[in-house]
Amino acid sequence: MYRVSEFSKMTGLSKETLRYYAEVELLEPAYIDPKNNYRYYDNGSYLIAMILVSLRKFNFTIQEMITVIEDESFENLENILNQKKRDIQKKIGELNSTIDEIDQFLKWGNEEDERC
Amino acid sequence: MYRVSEFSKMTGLSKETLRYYAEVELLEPAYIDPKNNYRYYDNGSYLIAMILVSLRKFNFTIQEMITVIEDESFENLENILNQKKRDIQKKIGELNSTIDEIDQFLKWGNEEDERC
DNA sequence: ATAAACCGTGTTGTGCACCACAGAGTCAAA
DNA sequence: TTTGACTCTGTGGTGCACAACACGGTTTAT
Repeated sequence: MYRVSEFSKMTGLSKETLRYYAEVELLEPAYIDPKNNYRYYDNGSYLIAMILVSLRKFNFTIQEMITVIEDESFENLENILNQKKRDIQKKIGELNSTIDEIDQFLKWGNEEDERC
Repeated sequence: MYRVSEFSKMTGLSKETLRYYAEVELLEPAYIDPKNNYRYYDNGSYLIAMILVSLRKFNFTIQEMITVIEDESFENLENILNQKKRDIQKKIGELNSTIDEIDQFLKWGNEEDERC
């Protein structure tokens, strides 16, 4: 059983983040000492935390991470990750469109210059 | 001279947005009636507003838009837009990396499955 | 026993770009 | 002149994911 400080170092998640994750019921401590409210994490918590660290890198929101974790068997994880990939690809498409629009704008500006 | 409601319809910027843009000195009304503080916009305002609408599409922040507008001759606009393009391309690169990481994660998950 | 290091709760703040609302004054058309 | 549509200011709220306090209790090492 690890206390927050140690668990924070193990996982790379700050104490505040851990507290926040407990608050939103994303990563709840394995045990809370009722007499001082100290939060204790175990190796099971560690595995979950490692997954969360990955999901965070993948730009998952808290709500999305909760969805993943609630599904304890992780049956849908693959589907969710594939969906996330599609979201990212869509985003990439939008950014490419933005670049096109900027090019259009630049082109229009240059044509105006020529007319002057 | 147009009052906010009309100017809002002309530009597609909401009244609140126009008020906000005036507040942050991004798009200041051409004239403010001192006796009732009514804000009046003119055709010069309209041209600026049209540029802002474009910049907003290009994901410019308010601060970036202020930088553009402060340079009244728009001498640096082309440079700024090209810089913005590079920023977007960098972002696209990051998103592609994220996709790669998700693929790694999925691959790792499947290998785990096989071992079970 | 004492001091340093740790832990909890509650609250406020952060950044961004607005949106929403209340209350009061103002203008334009009939 | 009345009425409805318009305008102003000031203030608070939004969403996200924490960070940063203050204050007080607890644990651990010496």
